[in-house]
Amino acid sequence: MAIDINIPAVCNCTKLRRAQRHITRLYDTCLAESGAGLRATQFSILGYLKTEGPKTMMELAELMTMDRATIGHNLRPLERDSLVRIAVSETDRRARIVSITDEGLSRLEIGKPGWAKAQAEFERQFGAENAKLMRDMMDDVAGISFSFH
Amino acid sequence: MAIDINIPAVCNCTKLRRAQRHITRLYDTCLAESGAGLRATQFSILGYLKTEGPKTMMELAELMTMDRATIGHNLRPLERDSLVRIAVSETDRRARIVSITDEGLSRLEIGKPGWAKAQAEFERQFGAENAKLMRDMMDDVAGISFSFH
DNA sequence: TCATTTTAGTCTTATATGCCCTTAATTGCA
DNA sequence: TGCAATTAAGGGCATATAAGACTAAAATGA
Repeated sequence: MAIDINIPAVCNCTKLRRAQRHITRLYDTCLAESGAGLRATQFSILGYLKTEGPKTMMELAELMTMDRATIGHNLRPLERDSLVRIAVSETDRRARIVSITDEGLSRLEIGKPGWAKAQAEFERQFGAENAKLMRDMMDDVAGISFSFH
Repeated sequence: MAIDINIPAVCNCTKLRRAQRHITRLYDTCLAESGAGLRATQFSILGYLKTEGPKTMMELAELMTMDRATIGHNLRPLERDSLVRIAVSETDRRARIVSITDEGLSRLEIGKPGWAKAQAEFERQFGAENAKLMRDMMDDVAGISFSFH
């Protein structure tokens, strides 16, 4: 008889998603306490835009390994609150250039202590070296080109 | 002057969430191809219920490191499609006992080849040993008791 | 040039996630 | 015993995520 393996115990996706929920709650809680009114994903998007400069939605989606439709949806509240500006590209009118506004930069600063607190608390418990190993491992995972079909 | 660190590059939450999106797409795609009509989270919930037996929503939430409300929301489509049964506990009428139905077990079986394909593809590219390391690391992350406030 | 194909982004729909507040039930304690 | 505090779950709200269909614009190629 075929031994029925314990799928949840060995599923790489299940484990990764579970850890993601846990760490997101930590960062979201600290971010909320900072009063910036930003969620983890929003903080990431603004952080990327600050660091990398203006980007098209496609570029942003690729940078974050995110679906292009998802980026569009996630930008909606940020644009509504004037934290990002979305303009039609002059060189390709299909593309939209997303850039962070002064208000967005200001919100990032307000949220930074909250982020730093979460980052410090995580590394205090998990270890800074382990955290670095994890980030590198996550980069490797996100970098895989899966062959579908 | 304070050196402006590149937050997205060192943020543990950002890295983990990004990898999670990527691996979820792999598993969701393979699961969809299998024709089970299950998403990654649904496959996990049913897998846990099959392996661990009936659970209250609280227990299920704790098992999956998921918010109590989230479990409730995620069970909705599963209950609607008769993949799980939700009954009031006889010993505590506040609690709801969730159990997998025969239809749920059947769907799990239908999805299993899709899951196995995703699991195999991931480990082919990432390495089975690295995958095991990652799962253990993710367990460690999910097991941390963060001190809030 | 102009028709075909490809590409960027949107809209719709569905699930995923977690917060706050409320309701109902249980537990603990005076 | 009786009431306060606690606990389990539901409802409402907002964001997160992505597939699929669609629109518009650009690139391609005969």
